[in-house]
Amino acid sequence: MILPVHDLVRERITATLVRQYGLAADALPAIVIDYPPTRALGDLALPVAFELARRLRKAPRLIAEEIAGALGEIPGVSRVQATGGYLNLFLDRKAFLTGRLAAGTVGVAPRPRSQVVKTIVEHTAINPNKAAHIGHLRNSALGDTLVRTLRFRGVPVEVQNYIDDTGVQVADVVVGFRELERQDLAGIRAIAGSTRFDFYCWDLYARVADWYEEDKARLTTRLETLHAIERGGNETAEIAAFIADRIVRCHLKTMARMNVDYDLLSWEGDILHLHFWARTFEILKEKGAVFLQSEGRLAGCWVMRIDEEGGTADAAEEAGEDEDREKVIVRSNGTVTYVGKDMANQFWKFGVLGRDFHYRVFDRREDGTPIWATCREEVPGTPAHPPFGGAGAVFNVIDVRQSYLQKLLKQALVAIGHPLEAERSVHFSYEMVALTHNTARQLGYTLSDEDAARPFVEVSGRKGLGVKADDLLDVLTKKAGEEVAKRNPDLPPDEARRIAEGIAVAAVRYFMIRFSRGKLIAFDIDEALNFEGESGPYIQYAVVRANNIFQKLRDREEVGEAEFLSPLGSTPTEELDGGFEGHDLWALVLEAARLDEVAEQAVRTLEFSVLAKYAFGLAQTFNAFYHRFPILNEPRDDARRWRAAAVSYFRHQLTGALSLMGIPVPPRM
RNA sequence: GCGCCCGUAGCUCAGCAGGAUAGAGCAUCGGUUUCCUAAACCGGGGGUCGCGUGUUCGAGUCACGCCGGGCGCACCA
Repeated sequence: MILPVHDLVRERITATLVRQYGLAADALPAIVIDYPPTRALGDLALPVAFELARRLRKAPRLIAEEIAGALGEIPGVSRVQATGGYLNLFLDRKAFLTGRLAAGTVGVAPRPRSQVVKTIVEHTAINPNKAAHIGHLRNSALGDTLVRTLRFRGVPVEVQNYIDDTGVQVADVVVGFRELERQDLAGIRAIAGSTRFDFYCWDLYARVADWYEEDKARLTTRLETLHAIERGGNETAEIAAFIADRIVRCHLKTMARMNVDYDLLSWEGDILHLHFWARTFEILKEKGAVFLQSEGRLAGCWVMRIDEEGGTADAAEEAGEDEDREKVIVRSNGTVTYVGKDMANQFWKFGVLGRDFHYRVFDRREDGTPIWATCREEVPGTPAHPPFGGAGAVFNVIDVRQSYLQKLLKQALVAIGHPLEAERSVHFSYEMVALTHNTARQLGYTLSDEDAARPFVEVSGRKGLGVKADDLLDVLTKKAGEEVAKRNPDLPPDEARRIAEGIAVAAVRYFMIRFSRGKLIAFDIDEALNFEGESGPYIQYAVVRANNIFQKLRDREEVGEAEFLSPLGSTPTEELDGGFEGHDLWALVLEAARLDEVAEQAVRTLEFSVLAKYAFGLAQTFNAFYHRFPILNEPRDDARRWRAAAVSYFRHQLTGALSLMGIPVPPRM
């Protein structure tokens, strides 16, 4: 953990600048802390002297030297050196490493200034009408990593998965069962009980799309079905409810394979039946956030005015584009649009709706703890539930195409007098997952000319084109299983299987996190199957090797880790100080210490590729170290003890980095 | 038309709040295993950071303008 050191250094530098140059503490430039290119130059680099050169009318070199001279002792810092204008600090290596080891598994100190408001993260939110695909995996991998990293930073998080059980996608599958397959509820139940239901619906959904395509008049069936579902109290609604329930259970199983979990499933149908929308509409009207348009093409609709940043209202009026700046919330036929329902949900999340759901236990995890779901009325015998909703901050993990609507949610919050909530209403957006030409062909898809002209092929549920999440995990698990069996022929099959599953999770989750979220991923099955180089399994392998050293230490020398490391206080430090063969050992320790800094940066910038790259880079650093510096076979006692200490800290930190990404560490690989 | 995102090695991508010599993986060429797991390690070749102007002691990073590509701007969800 390096951030406490950063904080202390910043504090001391600030105090020194105030004292030395009479500068006001609040008028100082931000104190940037970097890392020098090599450990020989130092451990922390501060370019603050460059920043002050103009103001103090002095050469940076001189300022750096003055600060170095005036800084005085800083606990944990052994030496300060001005180099070419930089202020370079050297840490007390022994104190640092023994201190980190003593801190043990605690490590999760929330920063004092981090806001500890209750935070809701909504992610996954797959239409409950067919199997999850790789695009959904990007959503849940990003969302779950956000959740884990926030919790690591000490933020209390509630994870929600929104279920759109009353939308057209569910209606389409209902249409498929009724019109194409002539099934009633009993028949559908039988199918659900005897097939991979989410896979079955995947194919059926594609067939329904074709069926509509053949005769557009058939779309009226969809509309009628949708209305019947919204009304409730009929068999159509019962069928829809059954399908949604079953598919959601499939999705939860798929996500559990990925180590993705939820606190609450919030159902759109409940929002409607509990009249959250009616209440939302009242609030919007009271606050004047919506109005009834009386003329033009939107006559008869309740609309919200849209503030466009970067353009003035005058300019819009001059251009005669007034109507383009209004978003329909309630249609002229009185029904609410998707945005309206989303507003109701968002208001509830922030606790500004003045209503709440009832709750039921939807399912139980392996450990017996309940997964909660919203419901319409009290269910007798339900145990006490945690307080849901009422958050101070909300992250909605949704792809970038929803940016416009997410912006409207923020504006609605402002419009009803909640600017603070609007500010803390964050759209955590990301680009889509497409397929490479190669992978699309492998799936048996023939490329159209239009497809061939582009560098990738878009996933399409309507065409049934895509890689199902479970299929992908199965293929990866099989491949990993072969590799495990090859390397560990003595392993019992079920244990090999468990290990393979963990490797598959690492492969997928790392792949989904490693790219910037604003980057479109062209998914390639062959690339995903590669466990070498920059991959999740590579990182796992590094930890497994590190763990193996301590395992061997126990097996061969019958000495435990703690016992082996206990004499460090009186062990000569030449090895640690770089006196024997350079600074590689210390470099590993310092890099391992940066986990908290990287987690902080990831949350601040909402960019989790930095976490992935950090973990990979740290694994690389270790692998190189492992190759060069033997531990069990090292004859010099002091050298092997310090090396073991570094590896101990390293594995603790990299295990932590992996756990932020939801990736387990296998016992063997 | 307006808004947002992307453009860095042959390919796929990192590059943090501007900071020391622009990095990784893949591909390619060459090397390493009586030694804690070769899912590893070491080395070679490969760059006008889309173009231009500006700000700065310093720009891949910031600002503005272009060029190229993607997405969004429904009484769909």
